[in-house]
Amino acid sequence: MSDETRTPRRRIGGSGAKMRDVAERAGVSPMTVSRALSTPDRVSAEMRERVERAVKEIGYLPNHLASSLSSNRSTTIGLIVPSIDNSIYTQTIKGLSDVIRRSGFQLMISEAGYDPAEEEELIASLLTHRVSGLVLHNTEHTAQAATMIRQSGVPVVENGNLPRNPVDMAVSYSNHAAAHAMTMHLGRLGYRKIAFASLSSLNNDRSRDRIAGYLDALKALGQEPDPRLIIETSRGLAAGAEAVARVIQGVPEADALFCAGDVLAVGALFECQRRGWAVPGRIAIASFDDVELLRHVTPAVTTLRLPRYDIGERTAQMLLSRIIDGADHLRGSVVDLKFEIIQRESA
Amino acid sequence: MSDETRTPRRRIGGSGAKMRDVAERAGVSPMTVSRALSTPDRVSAEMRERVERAVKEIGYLPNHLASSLSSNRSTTIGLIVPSIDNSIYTQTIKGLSDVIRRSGFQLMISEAGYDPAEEEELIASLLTHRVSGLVLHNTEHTAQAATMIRQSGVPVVENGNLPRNPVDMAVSYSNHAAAHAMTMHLGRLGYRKIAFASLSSLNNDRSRDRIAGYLDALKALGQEPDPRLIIETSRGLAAGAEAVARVIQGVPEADALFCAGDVLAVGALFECQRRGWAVPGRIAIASFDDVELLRHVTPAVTTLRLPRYDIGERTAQMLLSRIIDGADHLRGSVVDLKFEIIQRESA
DNA sequence: TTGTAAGCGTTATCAC
DNA sequence: GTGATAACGCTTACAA
Repeated sequence: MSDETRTPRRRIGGSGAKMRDVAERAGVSPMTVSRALSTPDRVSAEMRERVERAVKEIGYLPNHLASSLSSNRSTTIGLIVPSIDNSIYTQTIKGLSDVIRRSGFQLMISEAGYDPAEEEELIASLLTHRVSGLVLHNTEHTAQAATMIRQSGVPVVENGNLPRNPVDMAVSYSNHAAAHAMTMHLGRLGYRKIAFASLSSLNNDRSRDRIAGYLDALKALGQEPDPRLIIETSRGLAAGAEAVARVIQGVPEADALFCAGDVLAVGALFECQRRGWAVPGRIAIASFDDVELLRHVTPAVTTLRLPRYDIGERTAQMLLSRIIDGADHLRGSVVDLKFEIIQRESA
Repeated sequence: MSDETRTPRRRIGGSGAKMRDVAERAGVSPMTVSRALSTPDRVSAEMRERVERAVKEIGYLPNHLASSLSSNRSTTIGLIVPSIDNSIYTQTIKGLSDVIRRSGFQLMISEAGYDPAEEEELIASLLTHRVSGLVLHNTEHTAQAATMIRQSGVPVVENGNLPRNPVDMAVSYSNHAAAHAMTMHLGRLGYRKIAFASLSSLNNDRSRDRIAGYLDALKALGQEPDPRLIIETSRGLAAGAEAVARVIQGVPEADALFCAGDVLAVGALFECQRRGWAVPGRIAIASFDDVELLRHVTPAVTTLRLPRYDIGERTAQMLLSRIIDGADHLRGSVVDLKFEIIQRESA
């Protein structure tokens, strides 16, 4: 069959210029174009310039699908969070994004809810897209998910907690230690009947660890745990309001409420203001995460500062080390980025 | 050269099984595997089953890079937002994500700040990754960005405003109309000296349109615009606090403050509470975006409900129609999803 | 320093 | 309904 009779396989979309077009324009071979673009120092200055000019003239955009397929290296990182519209993840995402961008990587973000089966499906999808690294907020996964990850050989960082059995690497703070520290702090401030409001612990080891940290601290403080003082609730201001009402009405002697969930403390504080319960006079309030709001309400809320941005930053650094430099010694690393108690007026 | 002497080109990573491995295992050709997976109804029931079994047995994950390259169709959508850690985008992202996931697409998210040059760079990067659709929050782009988009042939939706000259499609509400409506609303409520706080209008046509809407409404209300009543500020609670203080101290007759920026209204309200300025007695407060918080503070804040989630949802639908069904009639569509005034107690 | 040939893992195309 | 073959656009490996 002659070249003339062979019709091109297709030509969907204005797909645009290819490397060979650049090569023709610059009067060099495609291989030289490839080198000029990806390893400029392995090409003579004149070639580099000629190629760069041709690239600009025809508006060439390299095809990462082709280069990744050929080189077996991709420049995308996959991220799975429980929910995209939750402010606590956005800081970590920003940290990740800031770092990987400098190396030309892109982020693929998916939302798994709190369902390990969903997570498994998304992990499969991201691996299918050949991400070169994976960031998971959850630290509990299906067996199948763990198998896929292992088989893929893709480096993974878990972010939501310090896992006992990391799939690969982890960067986080200890939810147990943080809840423990704040509870101890409240105890040392003299509170004797410390209530605890948290998010659902179903499929959520972060919540479970926080409850455990609280309970261990109570024991250390010599306080009797009281099931009526432990409220499991949903996210949001309304949930916080309901929690504080439930505590005070159920256990009038309660003198502090530690809200270990998103904006619960603010909801609780607003409810106290509405009901005329003095904070911290009638009941002290402490929170778990240093969102801007907590600093601006009156009284400002005592809370924990968690290294959300740093977690993203460090996660990205470790992932890139593994991907680019093959830093295999990082395998199995679990990095504890700690936390800090921010003492304000609410407790 | 015999097959035996040819060494494989490489074998980085535990790359895993390929389609040909599945084919061998199932005793069919790779092409049949391909069909069984992507167009199951074009294959006999028995084949389908045999292939599916083989896929499971060897834990095969298809390579999207290869299939996209070969088919010239990708399953990723690119999204560029001004800032990842801003809650106003997360709802839209969720809407997008929910819809595209059902079609097996993944989202690539990048952050461009408010700089068109950054945006241009990111558009190039996303096109390089061969996204099959692009979502831009900004409606102002560099000429170069517009050229790349046009040349690529990739469908685009702009989200942040109703553009006069859409690059391609747009789904949004009108910032001008929304600011106009709220200002008129305040006027009709009897306020005579309405101040306006907004974010920087530099490289931000949303802010500029909001200011224009406010000014047009003042004119319609027969109120004299007063430069001292227009405050350009940064994001956040502290900025809102500062804005209200500046207004009241600069123009004591001011009787309302319309905050057209993220959480500014809450910051302003808190400041009023601290200073003992009755809201709305001394000064009324209105906001621009219905974040949960505004409903829970006292007094609850009058605001605009913007269709953030719907924008994402609709954007995704239009993009997928273009990508999957080739719905070319959508080219040039500008969809106005409107807004709604939520009357509460602060104004 | 540059070029040639082969192949990355999949799908379009055409033959059976 | 199934298979053989040639791309997809790039990079590795090797030769010049």
